[in-house]
Amino acid sequence: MLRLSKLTDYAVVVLSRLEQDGAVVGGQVQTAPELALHTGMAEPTVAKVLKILGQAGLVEGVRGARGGYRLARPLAAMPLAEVIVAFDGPIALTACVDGSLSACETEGHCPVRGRWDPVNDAIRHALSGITVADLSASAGCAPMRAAASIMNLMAE
Amino acid sequence: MLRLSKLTDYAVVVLSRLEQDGAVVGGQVQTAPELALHTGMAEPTVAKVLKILGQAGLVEGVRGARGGYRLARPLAAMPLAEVIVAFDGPIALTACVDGSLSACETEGHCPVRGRWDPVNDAIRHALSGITVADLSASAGCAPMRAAASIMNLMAE
DNA sequence: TTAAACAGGACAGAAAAGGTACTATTTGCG
DNA sequence: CGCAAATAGTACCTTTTCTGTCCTGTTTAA
Repeated sequence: MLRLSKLTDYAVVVLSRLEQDGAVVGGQVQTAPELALHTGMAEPTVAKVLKILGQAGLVEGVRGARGGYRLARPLAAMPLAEVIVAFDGPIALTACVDGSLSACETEGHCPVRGRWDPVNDAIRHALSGITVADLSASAGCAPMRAAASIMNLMAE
Repeated sequence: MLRLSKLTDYAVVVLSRLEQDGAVVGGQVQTAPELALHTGMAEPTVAKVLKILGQAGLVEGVRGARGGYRLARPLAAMPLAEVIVAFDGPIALTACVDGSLSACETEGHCPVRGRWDPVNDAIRHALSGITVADLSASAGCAPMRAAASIMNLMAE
């Protein structure tokens, strides 16, 4: 029904790995190659994820030799919405939202103009209660749960 | 933050136009060219939207000469989620959902596998309280109805 | 001074979405 | 009975976006 970027998923993996290794605010840093090794993702991809996370203020990068990354805050204090915004940007309903407000407005059409905002707000609010820690939730590894939930979702 | 298809937006426009002209369950039908004229959209696009809406059971198509489309139900009884599912499909978190379940599973990585469910549920729940009528809201420009329904939703 | 590691931007390939056109089928009307 | 109108379904092409990778510059400990 809606689509998230793959990088968003990667980001959650990287973030939970960082916390798992104690790379939190005051702790030790962890390098991008190390994280790539532990997560099984390609190193350039991990680097990209970390860069974006750094720009969003979710991780801190320490430059120079013996540098690395560490979490800017514990995952429990990191709303998932911030991660999503960092990678997917704000909700974009293409037309009627970001520019081109004159096309169908001239003839009085388009009775839904601007009405998606409440939907956006509802989704934002729904996400605001979830932190990255809720998604991380340690090791369990239950692959079928996601698929099952989507089936339920379609059935309704 | 998340992205809807343009067709979903078109669909809401078409649906509200149908109800506006009284093309509801028992009423008169309306042809695709007519709808294209009134909404300012290209005719093939309108036809495509109507076809998808028909497959989803949201509109009824009457074939043959003097045919056309009519709403299968009033918009107030049409959850927005159904429209979104018809055009955008279910939530797709790319990896870890549609195939390739073995890649990172072999080494016990990917601690977030299947943990997106709460997010999906939260979004689905947020959308479940909104109908197409809330977005349509006719000509009078009364955006507050949808907002109110969302407030109720948040209160839960 | 050297090497390790982050920071930033740029780029090619792949995938998806958007829009259009064509054909088949159904059905009212002269 | 035949014609015209209108939906139903399928296929295709164009455009945009996403993904993943690479390259160059900057910082800093040893």
